[in-house]
Amino acid sequence: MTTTRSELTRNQALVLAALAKAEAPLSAYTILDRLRDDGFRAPLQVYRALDKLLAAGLVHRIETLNAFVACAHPHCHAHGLIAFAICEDCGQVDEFSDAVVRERLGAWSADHGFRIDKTTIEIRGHCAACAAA
Amino acid sequence: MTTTRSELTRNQALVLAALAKAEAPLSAYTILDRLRDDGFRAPLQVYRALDKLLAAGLVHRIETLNAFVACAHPHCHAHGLIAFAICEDCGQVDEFSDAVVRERLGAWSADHGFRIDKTTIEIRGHCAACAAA
DNA sequence: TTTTCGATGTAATGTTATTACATTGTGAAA
DNA sequence: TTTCACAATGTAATAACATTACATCGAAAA
Repeated sequence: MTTTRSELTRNQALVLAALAKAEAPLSAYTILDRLRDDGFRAPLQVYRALDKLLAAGLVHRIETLNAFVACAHPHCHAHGLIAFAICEDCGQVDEFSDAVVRERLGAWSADHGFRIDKTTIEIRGHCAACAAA
Repeated sequence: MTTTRSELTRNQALVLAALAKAEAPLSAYTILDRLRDDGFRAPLQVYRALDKLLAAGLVHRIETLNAFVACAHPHCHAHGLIAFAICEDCGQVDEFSDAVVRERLGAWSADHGFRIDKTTIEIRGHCAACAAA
């Protein structure tokens, strides 16, 4: 019998916790540095944990930053398409979903016979607080 | 008097030509390798040319690939938002624009007081030809 | 002519990610 | 219980992507 969902391992839990308490996306090497005291020694320990967390939907990769964030809505699994708004100043990431955007991109793909595996939407700019300052 | 638009330098022209004749995005180091015979020796020569070409809108960076493509529509300058559909098999990139998507992301941003600097949309999947095979 | 400024050349370094291989722990099958 | 299989881990080395620093060159402006 296969389990659909397993507990996190120690390393996975540590990486997830590091991301959860960060206020901005962290690079794999920054995570590594923050987990030295917990016994982390090599990048692969971080990347392996991230692979699992990404597959589980508990973490997202921000492509334009080569960095990672904890999922803001870890409970609502499988919301089709996620967009990220990333502040250049404070680094804060806002995660949202838009059905119309998903529908439009899906329509384009259907029209062109393109089969979608994964969609990345990242908006770089300035959040309200930082734009005001 | 300042010129709004200047001719490309030799290095810029070589990099653009390398991208234009490629059938898929090229990494900076792949471009470097392909331009060895033209006298290129170091990564910086490629990155400097790419910076200018990106600024001029003649080249796009594909964030999910850490690679670059020549713009498919170099004449229509400043089409607000571009999306890319990238085939995992053949590497081909299809570049398109959708006013509704742009409007929706703009609306979200306006609602949240977020000022957009740059938007990245990349769809990874399989093109019609490769999906059929 | 001299100054200035953008482009270039080269080396070194920094950052991000993967490959390779040995070891350990845990649960299922014998 | 022993053995087997497999996932997770530890460690080192290397590959892939990108930038910093500094010297030089050449064309156009003063």
